[in-house]
Amino acid sequence: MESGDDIGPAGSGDDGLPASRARTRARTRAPVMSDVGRLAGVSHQTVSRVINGSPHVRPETRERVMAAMQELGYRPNPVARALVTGRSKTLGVVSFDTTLYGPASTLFGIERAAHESGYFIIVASLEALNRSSVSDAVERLRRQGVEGILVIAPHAEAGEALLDTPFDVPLVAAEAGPEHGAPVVAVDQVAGAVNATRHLLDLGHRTVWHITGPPDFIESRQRRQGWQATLRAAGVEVPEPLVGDWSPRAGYELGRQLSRDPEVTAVFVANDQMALGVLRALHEAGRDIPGEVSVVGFDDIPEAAYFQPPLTTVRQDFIEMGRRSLRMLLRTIETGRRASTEPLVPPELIVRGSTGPAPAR
Amino acid sequence: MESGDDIGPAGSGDDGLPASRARTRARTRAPVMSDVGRLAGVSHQTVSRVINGSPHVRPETRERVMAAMQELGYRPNPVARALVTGRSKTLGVVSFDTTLYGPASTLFGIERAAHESGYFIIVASLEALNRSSVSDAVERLRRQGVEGILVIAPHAEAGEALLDTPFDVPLVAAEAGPEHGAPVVAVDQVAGAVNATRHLLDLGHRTVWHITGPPDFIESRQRRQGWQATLRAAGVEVPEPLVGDWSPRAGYELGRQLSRDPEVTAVFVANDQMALGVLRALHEAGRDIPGEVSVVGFDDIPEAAYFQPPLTTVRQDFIEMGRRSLRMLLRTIETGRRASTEPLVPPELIVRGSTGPAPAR
DNA sequence: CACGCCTCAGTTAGCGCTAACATGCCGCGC
DNA sequence: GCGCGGCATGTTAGCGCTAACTGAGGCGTG
Repeated sequence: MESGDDIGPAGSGDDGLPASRARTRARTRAPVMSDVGRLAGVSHQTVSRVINGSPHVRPETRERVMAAMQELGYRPNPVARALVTGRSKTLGVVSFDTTLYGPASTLFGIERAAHESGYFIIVASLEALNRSSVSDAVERLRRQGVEGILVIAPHAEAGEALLDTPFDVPLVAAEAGPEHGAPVVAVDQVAGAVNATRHLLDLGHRTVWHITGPPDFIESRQRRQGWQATLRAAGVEVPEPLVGDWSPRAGYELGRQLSRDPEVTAVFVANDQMALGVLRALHEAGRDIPGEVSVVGFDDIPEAAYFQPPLTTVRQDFIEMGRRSLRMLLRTIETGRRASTEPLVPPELIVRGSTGPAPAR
Repeated sequence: MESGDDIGPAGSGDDGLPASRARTRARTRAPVMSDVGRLAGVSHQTVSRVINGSPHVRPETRERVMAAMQELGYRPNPVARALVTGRSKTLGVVSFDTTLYGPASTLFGIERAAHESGYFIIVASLEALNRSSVSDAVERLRRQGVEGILVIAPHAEAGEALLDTPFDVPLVAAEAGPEHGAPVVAVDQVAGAVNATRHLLDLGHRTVWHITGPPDFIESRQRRQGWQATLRAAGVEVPEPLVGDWSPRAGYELGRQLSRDPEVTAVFVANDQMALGVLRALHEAGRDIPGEVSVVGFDDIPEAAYFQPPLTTVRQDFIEMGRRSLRMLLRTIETGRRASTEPLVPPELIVRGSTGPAPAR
């Protein structure tokens, strides 16, 4: 791009050539199509043809137009184009707390994929996780004229909110339960929990305790379900699960409870942050990991490999999730009808140092 | 144009009542201002007045118009409005790796603040951290018609790229060094490093070792500078700093090096993730924390309080950073000229269990 | 009672672009 | 020689909205 240098504040001199106009008008009005046309000696429509790559333009004319655009530092006005074509080339993403690793990574994957497809992403983050705030965000994005909406909705109520969602806007949900109106892209939480639990049982543990996330998160429910099903299938006792809130603090508090019970030799924690708290509580209680107690987390946050001991956990490929959901949204936009739900993305068990054979009794 | 109802596949019958059209056209063309006007028995301009809260509308008329909007499910077309007003109510954010806690939180703060001010945020994340990719992202956002741009630019080269940036778009840099063309909002990294280092010296440590971030990050440089200046001022030896890359892995590797040197009793690590690696390395080497070695991190990520031991660190208020930079950008847009750089946001030392008095020698 | 002025509404003219049609020109076949 | 079709371009008409003017009616003022 050559235009970089003709916009700066320094270019004051008038060297007589029309080229200097780009400089002097720096803070004037931006050039429009007909300005380009005038300079190139063609109509604005021909300029439009050049921009949109119409085949019916003589190469020579095309050259002249390009030169004129260059000279004026012309850039097409996307708003005007969007008005007439009805396509804004923007997509909306509704997300809760993009500070967390999961949503942040998903958003990142979405953005990357969108960029590759020539779309822009408008984010609307939620103040609170409830039905009306989701509908609200969706509504705001529609008002803004997005072509489609992606909802990162790990929360049950958020998922329900999608039912209120008007059908005239393409919409895809990521990380939501399968029970709602919109097509869903998600990681197979149940499978992840099954793998984690099975891993612990395979190590010889009599049964596996569980710390869940907040009950209104779909992921919490599904992980719990996978854990419970696995224990049932194995015909072992299903201990009462402890309910956390995803925070390391909750993990710590609940970990202290568990550490008092000598029966507890294996814990499946619903996310890595809580698992961190559990590790700490067990450590403080003098319980050896994995000698006396084994711990499995969920997510595989970048820190997990450096916990003490390194955390065995279930990896979710959030970036891939983002890409997939974007692809699905684009498909929905193109075909004009809601796509069906995609196959679940399989998670992967990453075995590290926080799990080991059950202690001899 | 009356063509609204001859577009849909279903709209064949003429049912006479305008009211019922709202239903039948559900999946047809979206209603526009004149549809509302017609239904309410006023001109489209009066509808516009109602929407924009003009005082010169009789309450009764206003009522009728509102009712008509309601009935048709009318929503104003933001694109058309943007075209005529020249204001898109969107801002662009350029950011590198929004997967990391810092940028993610800053983005979150920005988005919140933008929402409060009635703006939307378009994100453009960077593939790579270099000059051209930043200019590129800025360019893309301009093309999209944003009113202003916020660059989260912790990287030196990214900061330099701002120099290439055209002056005709309001632009604010967050987390950048002060040396560039754009106004900057940032946390006082030097002060943070000084506090951390001073804290360790005050505990009686002879000197303080340092693990830096990648040298091309401004934050790395400033933290290193604050650390070095403090040691110099105290008249103590300045050990050669070790260079990391922000990752826990790097912290671990470098921590292992440090753990071999019995002289090392205090380490200031440039971020919490690397500090985690250091804790682990020291632990494996059998060095007691904080008995034998004290460790201080930087950032205060949510996990830090649950490391073993809980990490003493320097807290940066990323959300506040986001808010401030957004405020500054809006000011720039309103006043039409680039604001001057804001005073630095002071960080806060959070003392936890990873630091203690120097061991007796 | 004429005049000015305010209130409330309507009419008109774009914003910058694309889509659809119109036009002039060329070469071709009969 | 003349019509005909395709190419390269111009002209016109909007997209849905706001801004700016226009106009009708009501009311206070000298």
